[in-house]
Amino acid sequence: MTEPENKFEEALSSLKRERYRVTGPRKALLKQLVDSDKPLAAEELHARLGPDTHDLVTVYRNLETFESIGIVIRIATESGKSLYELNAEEHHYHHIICRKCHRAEKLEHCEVEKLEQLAAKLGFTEVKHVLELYGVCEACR
Amino acid sequence: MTEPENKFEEALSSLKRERYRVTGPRKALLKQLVDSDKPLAAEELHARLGPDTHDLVTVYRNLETFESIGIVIRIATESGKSLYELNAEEHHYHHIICRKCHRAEKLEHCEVEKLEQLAAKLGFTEVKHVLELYGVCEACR
DNA sequence: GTGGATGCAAAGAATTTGCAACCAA
DNA sequence: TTGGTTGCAAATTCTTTGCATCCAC
Repeated sequence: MTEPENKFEEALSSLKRERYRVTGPRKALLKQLVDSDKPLAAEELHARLGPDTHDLVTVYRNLETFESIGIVIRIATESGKSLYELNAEEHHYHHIICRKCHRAEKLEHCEVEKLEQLAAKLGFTEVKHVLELYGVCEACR
Repeated sequence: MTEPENKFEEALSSLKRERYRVTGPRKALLKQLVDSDKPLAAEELHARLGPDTHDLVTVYRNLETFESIGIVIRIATESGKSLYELNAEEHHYHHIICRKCHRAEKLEHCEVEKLEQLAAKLGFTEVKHVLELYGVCEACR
């Protein structure tokens, strides 16, 4: 597991490599992403930054930028809104999300390779997948 | 594979069983769902009904009703909007969706049981999953 | 007849776009 | 200096809600 410090620096490097500027809002947003152990909505990230420090629009724009560089992964949830988290390149995992409190926990291991191969056989390229599990957690029952 | 005719009748039976009324808009919407071989957005279903026949709001309300009965399954897509399709109870499958033309194809087989068991061990109940694959299809390349 | 269903309008939530001012390189 | 970034406002897109009218049972 990479250290938080390094994750932050790595992300900054990615930004520089792609010729994006390292600005205050971007550093603050990255810090929130690095510090969080679960995927967060744009709104929530904005709130954590302190609602008056930076604009929600800037959060959205930067999340999009981060995603395009591969720093961040975007998860489309059941409810229709997106969650964002740092791209953990080391290994691939999914989440189990509580329908009630929306808390998300990691689930290691992924068995979707077979389906991806199937998709490739159908002629699809650049195949990725989005897999989220939903349930009701113990606390909400 | 159940015949389209039967799927339609089965869905009507479900409606009646749950004490919902069998109305014109509901029958028309069900017909579109039965006839489609891919998941459709509410907007698209509405268009297929003939935009002037029934209200989009009615489409949304009935899709929600259908989903609550289990007639219909709702898929949250990468773009944030939902697609709906008839619930094929016989077996469980997923889709590969083209990022460009948004065409969806079925992928048989599903290997997510292991992850669901993992989630159950974490104390989650009523566990379901949403898995969609995204790629670029041959035609769009 | 009556309560559930519909249509229209309007609200709501999440996200995107336009544009002038700003600041990192 | 200057083109990428930001903040504010406004627009968009998808979906939901309120309410009077309507029709399936």
